Amino acid sequence: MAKPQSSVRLQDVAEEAGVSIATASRSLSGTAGVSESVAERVREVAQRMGYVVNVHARSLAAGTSRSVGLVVHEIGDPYFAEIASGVLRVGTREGLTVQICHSGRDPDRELEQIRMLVANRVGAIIIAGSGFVDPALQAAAKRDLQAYRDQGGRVAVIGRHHLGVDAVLPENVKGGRAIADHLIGLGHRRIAVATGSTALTTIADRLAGVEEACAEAGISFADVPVVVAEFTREGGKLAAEEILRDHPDVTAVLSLNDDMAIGVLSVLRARGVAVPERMSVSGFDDVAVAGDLAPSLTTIRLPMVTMGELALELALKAPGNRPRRRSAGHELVVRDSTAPPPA
Amino acid sequence: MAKPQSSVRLQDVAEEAGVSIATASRSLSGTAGVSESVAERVREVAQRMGYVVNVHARSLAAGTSRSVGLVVHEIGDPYFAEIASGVLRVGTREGLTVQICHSGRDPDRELEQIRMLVANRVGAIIIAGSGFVDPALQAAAKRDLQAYRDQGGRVAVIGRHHLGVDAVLPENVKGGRAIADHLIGLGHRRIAVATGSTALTTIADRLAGVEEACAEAGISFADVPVVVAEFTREGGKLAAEEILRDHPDVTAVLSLNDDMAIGVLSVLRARGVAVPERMSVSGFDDVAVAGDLAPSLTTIRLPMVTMGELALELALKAPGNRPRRRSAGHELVVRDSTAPPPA
DNA sequence: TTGAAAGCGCTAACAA
DNA sequence: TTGTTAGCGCTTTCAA
Repeated sequence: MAKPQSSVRLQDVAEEAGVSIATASRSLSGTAGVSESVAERVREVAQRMGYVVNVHARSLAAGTSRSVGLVVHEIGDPYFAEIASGVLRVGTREGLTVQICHSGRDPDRELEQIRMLVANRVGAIIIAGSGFVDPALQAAAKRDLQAYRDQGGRVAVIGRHHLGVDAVLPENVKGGRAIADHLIGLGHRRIAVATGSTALTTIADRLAGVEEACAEAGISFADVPVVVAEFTREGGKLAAEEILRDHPDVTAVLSLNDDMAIGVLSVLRARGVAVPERMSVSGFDDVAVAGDLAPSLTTIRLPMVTMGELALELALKAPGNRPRRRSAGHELVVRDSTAPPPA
Repeated sequence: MAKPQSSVRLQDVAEEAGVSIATASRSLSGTAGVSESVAERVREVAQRMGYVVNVHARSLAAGTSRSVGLVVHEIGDPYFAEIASGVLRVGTREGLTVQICHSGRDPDRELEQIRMLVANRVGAIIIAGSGFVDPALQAAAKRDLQAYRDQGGRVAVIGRHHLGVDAVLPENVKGGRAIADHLIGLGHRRIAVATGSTALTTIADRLAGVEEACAEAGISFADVPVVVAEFTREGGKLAAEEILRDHPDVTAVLSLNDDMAIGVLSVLRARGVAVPERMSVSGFDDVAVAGDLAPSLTTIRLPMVTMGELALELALKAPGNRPRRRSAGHELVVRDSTAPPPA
């Protein structure tokens, strides 16, 4: 791609300003030890000549880089888009470039993207995609990240990973418990769960919370239909159809993310199943649109933007001896999609 | 940030493999002129030693870089998130790193981000945020981009800009006309428009389409209430309240993006105004959730993901003599939020 | 087919 | 406070 022909170099600026290249460098990078008058003049000349530092040259010489990498499953997914927004916010504030890559929920792709970021010598890597329940799937990534950290790279993850690094932990278990408690508290006993692949820790944890709540309420979890589909709107639709067909006595669908819940709502509406009168529906995440659906969605709010901000801040902080953990909190948001079961 | 201590260098690989650094370089970057047996051995050694090329060194030496920059208003906005998804898709396919930055609908911030990307010597820059009606606002950006292109950089924009570069053009005017035609065709005569700042070309164009349609239908555009607010859900709420208060005879709210329409729907629902029986509501963009709202939203579909893909493909193509334009198409999607006005 | 060596543009010792 | 200079790790002539 681009073959940046000779543009203005530091050399040229230095000559034009009548100073050495070192002085020019200091003036422009704001290093101390240059008289203000000279620095001022150099900056002026640079500006006039349209000088733009070559980040590659700088990074190579200085051995440091002002950039970070962010790995998400899919940036088009609002959950990750909001996390990215948080990361970008802090990044901009700190004058960092942010490289974003897709892993597509595929460990191999994830590894590939991590290698790419390492090759780019980013200063930090944030992994926002969910971890996998099976540690073996990310073993290679773990090795690479360890090597990266040994060389001074910073790493932070969002969610539960087996990567041994700083982490921002969404309260998936607590949230799962809270939303299940909410439904149970309303009087529901026949609850179905709509979920994505339980190979992901995010999902496994949410499900574990639900199971805990059921156990406490004396509901046998073995009898709770857990319908697995894509963790998307489309998956939610399929799950809803399966639930209506195979479990007609169910009075509440507990969906493990908002996206699936939206799909569930859509099918119920199409089938003329009244929400929440006949069927309650709940989500998880509280994506921006959740409050504006009809009926508005009862869900667990996860502070995605904040999680993104926290993750980058964590990564930027001097590394400690042991992995740090930041809990991101959660909040049960009760809206119109849940109510007591029909009498 | 990260101070990558001596990691494995090409040098080390070369020594270990017993070849010169030049041969090692050729073997790893797939340049012709190395016997396959040697190349194979070098690759093996590199793999074993965990060698990762230093992109900065490579870019500096080769004068080219495998990365592109994407400027959006805000990645948390689904419109831009979907565009980004398209860009990332093509980027990944082509083995390119993608840097994403926020401009926040602010020309100064946009300029700053462009400079950052230029400093990073990205091979291409995609500007996805809307242009401004006033060319002066982007004059500085235009200069910088021109210099960037003179040095071999590629640029493509999404939307109408005064930047003189390759562009993917959403059919904003046609779309505006189509959605207005739809409402007029249903029999609406008292239509209110909910919109963001008309300083943006995206919005100005959509509005122009609406005006055309009105003119053709013999509706005096001067009598059409055009309510300006933030181009967000929140802005939609404010606009809806103003419309209900000041223009009680209106039978349809034509919102210039889906986000505002969602806010409008939310207020109407809260006020007990029946949609579409008493009031029709339309959006623009067809973000993923539009079809799953209640009532589902009649809107203009813009192929955001495709637009992102097209933009990067356009930028990657060898530059022509004159700016190229790609129309991205649009589609009127009629759903449940629009109907004939009350009798 | 291979190797030697000259940079790419910049930073950071070290000297003055 | 300023300047000189040795690299940073790689690609790419040019010569062998």
